Amino acid sequence: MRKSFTKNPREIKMSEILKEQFEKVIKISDVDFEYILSHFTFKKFRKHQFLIQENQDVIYDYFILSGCVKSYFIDQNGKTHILLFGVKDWWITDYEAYYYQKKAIVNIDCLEDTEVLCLSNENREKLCRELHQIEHFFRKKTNRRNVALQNRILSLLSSNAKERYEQFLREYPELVQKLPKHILASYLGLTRETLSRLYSSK
Amino acid sequence: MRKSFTKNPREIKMSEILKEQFEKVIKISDVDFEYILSHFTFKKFRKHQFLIQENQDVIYDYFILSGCVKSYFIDQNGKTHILLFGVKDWWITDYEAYYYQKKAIVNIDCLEDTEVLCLSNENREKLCRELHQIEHFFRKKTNRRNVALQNRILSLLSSNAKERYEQFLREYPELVQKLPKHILASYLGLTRETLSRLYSSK
DNA sequence: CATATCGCACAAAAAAACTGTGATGTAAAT
DNA sequence: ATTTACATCACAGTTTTTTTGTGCGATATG
Repeated sequence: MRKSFTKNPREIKMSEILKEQFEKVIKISDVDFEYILSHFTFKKFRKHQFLIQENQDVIYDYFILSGCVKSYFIDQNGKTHILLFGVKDWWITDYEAYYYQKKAIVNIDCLEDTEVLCLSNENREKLCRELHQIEHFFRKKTNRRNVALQNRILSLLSSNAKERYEQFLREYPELVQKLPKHILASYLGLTRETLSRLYSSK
Repeated sequence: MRKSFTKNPREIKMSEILKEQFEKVIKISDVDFEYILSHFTFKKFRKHQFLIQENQDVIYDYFILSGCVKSYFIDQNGKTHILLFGVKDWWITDYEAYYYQKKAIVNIDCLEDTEVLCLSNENREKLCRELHQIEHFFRKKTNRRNVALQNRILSLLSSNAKERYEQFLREYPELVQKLPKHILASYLGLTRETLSRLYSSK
């Protein structure tokens, strides 16, 4: 893993995506952006590698460039509960890792080879101190996630299998193609068999 | 992951293996051994999960019960160098993790579903303090590894592909069957193609 | 008792990983 | 300058693993 953000064509494209994201929230100069970028590391995770694992001390912020990750925890019965999926242009922040604070700890697991921009909390704090406005960017991202997650949990409780599946189909049509069905099933709180029957019996 | 070492048949067998290992080095009573065992955790890793990863703060000692792990680092060119394989009855200690100290950091990666007994450094220190002789056990293990590793590096430098392969065949005949050839090749400092030709052309 | 869903078992299909081999390149040794 | 001892690239065949569909019985709930 390299420390500095050197410029090959792939990475130039990535930094452009990141800049676009930033600019939705704050206005920054090219020089400032260069500086921000220098705090990021480019990393690649292979399938089933953990971005964040329970009991991990060092937490990073990840900005997903490609691939797909899942955020989940395992309950007392050993069952996996997926909280959300991270796809392109999403931030994975320490919020995910500590959502259930002391009750349950969340793993972030890679679903497919995933490329990310990686920012350590240390660097993030440094950035926030030095470029005051940046803080706003990170906070906004996290709050937005917060609301989305709570909405989802509420809607999971109140609808049946078919409705949940159809809602997901509307929300993330591209993920339905991409995700292994057993993972999608887990996200919807179903078994893969039930999910399979949902769309084949119709 | 459970904290306590409860007794199902599988785990009883494991603790016997561990005891055998201990008894090669030190004489301990059943009561002492029970106590030692209570500091261990039983863990299972799936293929390609990391036992130890670069930048990881918390390091554990692992005693491998089944499966196979590789210890490696990635150089500046992105090339993977395998230092050693861990197989049944081996200890993976923090020595591996810090072999190259500040120059390069070593990952320990699982090759196949691997079962281990896990001992945190914290627990290890506690054990060493409380049961004075245990320290000797751990130190001996680490030193033995140290010598083996240095020997290997020297022999890698001094022999050609065929010799290296034949030496490995003598040392670990069972691993030759078990390991994917590209991993074996990497261990021998060859490409998988060269290795493939080594035994097919003969 | 009907409905909704789970859980197990198994087989087919799809994807990924592994392996062998030819063609071609390269650097050091003779 | 040729040979030796590999590496690198490309590709295809094989093996293994993962994913998926579906029958059948279990379970839980209104």
